[in-house]
Amino acid sequence: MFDVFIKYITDRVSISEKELDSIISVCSIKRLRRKQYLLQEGDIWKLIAFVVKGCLRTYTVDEQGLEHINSFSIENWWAGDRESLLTGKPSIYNIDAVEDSEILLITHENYNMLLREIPAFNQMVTDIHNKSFIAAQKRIHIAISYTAEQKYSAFLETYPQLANRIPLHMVASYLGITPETLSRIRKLTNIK
Amino acid sequence: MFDVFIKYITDRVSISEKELDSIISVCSIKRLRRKQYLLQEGDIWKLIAFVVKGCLRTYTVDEQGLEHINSFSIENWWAGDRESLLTGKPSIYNIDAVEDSEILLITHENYNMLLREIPAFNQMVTDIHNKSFIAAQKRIHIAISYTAEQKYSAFLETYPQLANRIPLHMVASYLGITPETLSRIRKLTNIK
DNA sequence: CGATTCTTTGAAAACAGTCAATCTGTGTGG
DNA sequence: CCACACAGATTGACTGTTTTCAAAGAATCG
Repeated sequence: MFDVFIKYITDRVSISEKELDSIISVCSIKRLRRKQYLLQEGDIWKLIAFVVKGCLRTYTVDEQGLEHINSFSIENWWAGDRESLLTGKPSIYNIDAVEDSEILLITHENYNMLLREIPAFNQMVTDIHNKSFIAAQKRIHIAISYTAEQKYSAFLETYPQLANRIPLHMVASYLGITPETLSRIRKLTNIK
Repeated sequence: MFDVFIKYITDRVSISEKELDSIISVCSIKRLRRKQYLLQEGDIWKLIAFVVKGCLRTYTVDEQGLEHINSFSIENWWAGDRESLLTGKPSIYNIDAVEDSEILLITHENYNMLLREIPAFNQMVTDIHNKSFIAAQKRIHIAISYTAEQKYSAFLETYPQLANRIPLHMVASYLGITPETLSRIRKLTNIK
C-alpha cells in the first residue's frame, strides 16, 4: 500500500529511512468506490491526497449542470484543491473517483510539518509544483490556440496512458469540447 | 527605481534591512523600448525579471504566424520562462515590451542564493508560485468552459487595470479569440 | 438480462473565424 | 503644420467549425 508512495519519493529525491518513516507515519489510507466523492463543491479542503491506485477527477459544474473537468489524477499523481487549502475558502471543485481507487491522505498540518522538517520532501514538492505550473501553461496554450482536433491529438500524445482508460465524454469535458464533437473527430481522423 | 521592488517585498513579508540590501545588490536594471524583445523563441532563459514600470507580454507564434499571448506582466509582476529556466532548454516563448518598460533582473544563480539564504524571500516566492498556479487553474477553467463573450467579461473583471492599457487585438489573443470577434462582442454588449 | 452508462449519428442552429475593405487616431518626416 | 504612413479597430459578407437537440446503438455492470 505504502510501497507505491515510497517508490515515488525515492525515485525523485534521496532520503533517509527515518525520514521516509516519518512521512509514512502521517499518511492515512482511504479507499474510494467509483463515483464516490473525495471533495464536494462548498466543502473546505484541508488535505493533501496522493493516488496509489485508480483515478480521480477534479471538475466544476456550471449553472446549466455541465461538468468541466479540470484534471485527472491517476497512480503517482496528486489530487486536491490548492486554492481552498491555501485560502481556507469553500472549494469550487468536486473531486470524485473515476475508478475504484486507493489514496493516501496527509493533513495540511502534517504536510507543512514535513515541508519544514524534511528538506528532501520540500525539494520534491517544489519540483512537483514547478512541473505542475509548466503543465498548466501548456494546457492554457493548447486551450487558446488549438482546434478541437489538435486538442485531442495533443491529449493523446501527452497522456497516452489516460486515453484508453477514461470515458470519452470525460476526455471531451477535459478538452473543453462536446462528446459529439470528439466522437466526430475520432471518426474523421481514425484516431483511436 | 528599486523602491517599487522594495515596497513590493515589504508589503508581502517582514524582512530585515540587511536582507533587503542583499536582494537589491543582485538586481540589475534594464530598460526596454516598446516592441523590444526580452526573450526570443529559441533562446535559453536564465533570469528572473520583475517589472517596475511598463508592460511586457509573453507569447508564442504558431506555424501560421499567429501570436498567442500567454501572459501580460505590468508593474509589480514577474516575467520570464520558468520552463526554460528549470529545464535549460530553449524557450518556446517570446517576451517583448508592450510599452516602454523598466525591469529588474536577477540571475538564476543569485535567485537561488536568495531563496536559500533568505527565508522571507523564499516564503514570498512560494506564495507567488501558489497564487500563480491558482490563477492558471482559473484561466484553464475559463478557456474550456466559457464562450467568447464570457471570457472577455471575466477578463475585464479580473484585470480592469489591463483592459484600458492594452491594444484590443492583444486582449483577443490572450483570450484565444480573433480581434474581429472581440470587436463584435464589444459592440453587442456595449462593454467598454 | 435489464438498467445504466457511454458512444455515435443526423439535422439544424449558433458561434466564431476568415477575408477584404474601410475607418480612426497617432505620430513622423518633410 | 500638413501630408502621409502605420497601427489599431471596426464592419460586412461569407465560410467553416462546433454546439445543440433528439434519437438510436453499443457496451458494461450488477
